[in-house]
Amino acid sequence: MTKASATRRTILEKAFEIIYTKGYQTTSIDEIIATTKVTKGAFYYHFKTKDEMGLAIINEIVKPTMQEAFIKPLQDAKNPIKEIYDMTKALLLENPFLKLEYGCPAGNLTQEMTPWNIEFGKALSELILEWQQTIENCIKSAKKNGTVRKNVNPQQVAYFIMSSYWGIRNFGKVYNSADCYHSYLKELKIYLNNLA
Amino acid sequence: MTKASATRRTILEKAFEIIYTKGYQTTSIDEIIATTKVTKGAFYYHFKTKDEMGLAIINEIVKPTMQEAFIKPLQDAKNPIKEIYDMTKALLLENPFLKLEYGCPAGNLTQEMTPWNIEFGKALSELILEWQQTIENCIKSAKKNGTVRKNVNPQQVAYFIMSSYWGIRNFGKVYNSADCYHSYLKELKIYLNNLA
DNA sequence: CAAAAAACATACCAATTGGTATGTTTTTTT
DNA sequence: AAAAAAACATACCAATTGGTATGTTTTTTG
Repeated sequence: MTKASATRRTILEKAFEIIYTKGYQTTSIDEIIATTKVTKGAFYYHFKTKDEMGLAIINEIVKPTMQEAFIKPLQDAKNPIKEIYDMTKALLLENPFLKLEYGCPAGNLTQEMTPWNIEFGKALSELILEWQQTIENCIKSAKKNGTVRKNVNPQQVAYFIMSSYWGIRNFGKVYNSADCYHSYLKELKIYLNNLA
Repeated sequence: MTKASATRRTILEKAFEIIYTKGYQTTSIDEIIATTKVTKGAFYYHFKTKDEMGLAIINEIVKPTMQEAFIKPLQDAKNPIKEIYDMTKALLLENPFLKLEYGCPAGNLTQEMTPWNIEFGKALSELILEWQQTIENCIKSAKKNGTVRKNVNPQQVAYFIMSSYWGIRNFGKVYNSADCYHSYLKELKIYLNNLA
């Protein structure tokens, strides 16, 4: 990695962290360059606008991280139902990247940006669609190998799992306690077992 | 209603609408007074700060509206399972107050404000707790009248229902289509029926 | 009706915002 | 090593932000 691309990378990573904790709107460029110790000139050399940086964060930070955490564990899953549960549990209780009080990065950005920024919305919906399709395929293969009933609708199940995950992260935020995660996981397990 | 309290009410209602569509941070006081045609003097006569107005919106607009839409339908429910489904369906597809592309007002505010504004977090968590307890009680009474199995855990179910609702509203936002609501509702029905 | 308080109006302000103009330094290419 | 391009640094700027100081008008009260 060249020095220049390291600078760029630093900006994206630090900016992501601030945005994850405070939101996109409330994170100013001045704050980003202060914490990264990169000057304004350098910042605007790498990114034409703040939104260009925001999109780069989605595509270069959030997307790969999500693919690692959400998608890879579900590909070629031998026991899809178990894998979905384990993944969710890992995301809620073990992933060091995600913090209880700050919710889901993709979920946060979706809620904040979607209504008024088309480009963000597009980048995020692509990312989410990928996750959705992974879960759907997971259920489909579970139907094939017999671990899930034939009359289960993969799309519906995917929506149900994903929404409940997004939602419970919001609860984690308000209550600022992992208790609700444990409750949620118990019920998720029951729900998933009922698919068999 | 006196003229003064009407002014106050107008500010709260219009401000709520803007905040619901754009978020709290991005809504400026200048924009609020422009759309309400209330002067800055009048605004700051009724509210000491922007945050005081924000809290008033939660307590005087969001809270009563939520109580009407989320809580009242579930109190003294004869068939709790059915009522929960009907309420959710009404919220997603029929409620004129809630718009597809803007998500759930309480959910939006929670996600935006909770990590950095304690007072907002407190006001919102009270509101959410009330909703949660209503659903829990609903399940409890369903257990009593035999429409729900004895081994069902009301708290877990409440979390599961509420999170999935919050989450699916986020999907409505990204995809900007009611399709996911229909899919979600079908799966919700299956889930609820499995509680019997 | 007069005084006092409540309600509203106008003009301003310091701080912060995203962004630019114009440099200097570092790296790469020839 | 010289020229050119890439990478970074500094100083600035107009617009917007939440908020205030100082009014005037309207309503209520004695």
